[in-house]
Amino acid sequence: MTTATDHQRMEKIVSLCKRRGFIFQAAEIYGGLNGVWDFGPLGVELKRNLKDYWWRVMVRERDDVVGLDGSILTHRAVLKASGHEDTFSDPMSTCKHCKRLQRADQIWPQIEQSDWYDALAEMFALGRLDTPNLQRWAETKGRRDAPNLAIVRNFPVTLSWLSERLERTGGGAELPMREFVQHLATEQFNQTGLVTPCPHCGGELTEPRPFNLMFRTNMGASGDDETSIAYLRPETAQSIFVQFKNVLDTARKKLPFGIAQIGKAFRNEINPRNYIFRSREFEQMELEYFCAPEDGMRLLDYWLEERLRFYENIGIPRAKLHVLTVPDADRAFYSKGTYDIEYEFPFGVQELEGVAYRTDYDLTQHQNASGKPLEYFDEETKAKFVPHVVEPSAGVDRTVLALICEAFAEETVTDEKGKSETRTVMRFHPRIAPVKVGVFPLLKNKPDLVAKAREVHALLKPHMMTFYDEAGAIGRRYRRQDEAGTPFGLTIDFETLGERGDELRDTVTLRHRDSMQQERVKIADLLGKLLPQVM
RNA sequence: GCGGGUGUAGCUUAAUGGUAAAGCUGUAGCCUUCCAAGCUACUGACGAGGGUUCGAUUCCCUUCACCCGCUCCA
Repeated sequence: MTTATDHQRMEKIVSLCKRRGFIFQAAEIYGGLNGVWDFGPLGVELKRNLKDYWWRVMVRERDDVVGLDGSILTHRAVLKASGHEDTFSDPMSTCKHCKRLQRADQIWPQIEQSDWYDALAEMFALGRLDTPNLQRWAETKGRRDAPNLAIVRNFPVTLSWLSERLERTGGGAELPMREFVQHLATEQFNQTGLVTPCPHCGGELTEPRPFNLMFRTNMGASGDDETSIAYLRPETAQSIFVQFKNVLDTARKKLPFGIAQIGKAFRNEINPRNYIFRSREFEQMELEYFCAPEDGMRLLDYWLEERLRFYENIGIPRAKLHVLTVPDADRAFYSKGTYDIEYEFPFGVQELEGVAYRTDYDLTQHQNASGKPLEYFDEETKAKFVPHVVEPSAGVDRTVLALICEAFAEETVTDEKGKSETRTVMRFHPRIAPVKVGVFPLLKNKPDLVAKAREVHALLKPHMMTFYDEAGAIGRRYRRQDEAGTPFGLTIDFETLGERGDELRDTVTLRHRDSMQQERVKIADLLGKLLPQVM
């Protein structure tokens, strides 16, 4: 459950993200674009660090995974074969009374399964759909199960329209049952025409509106005819499946092996929500790990553990993660097992990543649709088969948001004079922190300090993201970096210059963000000390 | 898509049918020997469009965005 406190916490996080330059609304000066966000200077560093670390552990440090960068514009046939085009272009209707949103093509099957339909169907079958029977039904079962059906709400008016219609068509005998039900749902025929009732309450449904979760576009000069249709990909996975054969032929890999990809994907979500959590344009980090059929279930569990370890390594504690074993009923029909890795966001426990055993569904679909063999020949067993696949699929933006939520902290600090104030600090793991180290001359108006500080800055710059700041009091600069989540601060002072003896010459103050503790470090030792912590 | 709420400077908040105010932040300068010190100056806002009005940030309508609830989430 989310509470008011969680809500306030989330608002503070959103505010900080804007104030410090992590996340901005897209096209803000034009009023914003629904469900689309831009990453500012700190946000892009954070996001890049996350992606780089994923790529490092998922691709570069493994012998059994190679990378791919597929196109965003996607051939229509790809998404036809994958099932996306059909699944995503259903017309949707809304009930004007109970407000339920439903797939238009499933309305009649649902009506025919509904409680209120049975008695009507029976009367219809027996030829007993006369006024007294209808009225009795409307006042009893109808009132209970379909309170918003026109014949229930307004019996006389609806009946008069129905009678008129029956007269014109020469009695109800030729009228199909569905049309009859539509008449019972129609209160003002002249205004609305025949109404299809809501399966849940009998209320009037809106005209079906096509709702396609995929963004469609047109390619080529010829413009907008059927043949020019292309889509922005709704997931990165499909280009991996489509290029499976090419990678297999060129990368010299044997099963089991994986193909990894990081990239943008687009879904025209009905309702983007929760800050950047559900956006219409988002980024995925996906691995398709191909294997023999008998290894699928084992590898599903293997990858779940690998991925949980990943989140711990970027600073999201295991205790804040939940593993949901997706029940059979909620799983895609082709999946033999799916785990959702969820995080405790302030707005609720929500999915960061799905780890799914997708069987050989995708490759088989593309093999059948393209007519090109996508099989694997095992030299040892001499067996030829379509590989199965386990897919850990993570949301970049969701994980960035989780990192931000996890890092955000407010603490009360009391100074020497006993005055207490709030310190806002982003406790990012040094590995993913946008800026690794702040470099400060203790005082701005002492040229020797400034020169030395610039020297130290230049030393570190090629190796990690740094920030140089000489403006204002030193404490102020520390606190500013706390809000940005910079784990280390280096201050060049008079000791550095050798004014307190040679012992301290060329040493600097290293200040730690979380503890605010300081230590003395030789400039020559800085890289060796800091680099391992930020890698 | 429906219902409810909210939109004034980067942030937090004022006021007003008649020149939009402040604190913090930011920037520049002075000062400053380790945790948002001080002084000076500056930048900067009524989400957008239309209507009513002599005049609208204020009243009305539309629209956009964000938040909450439903719904949706292959």
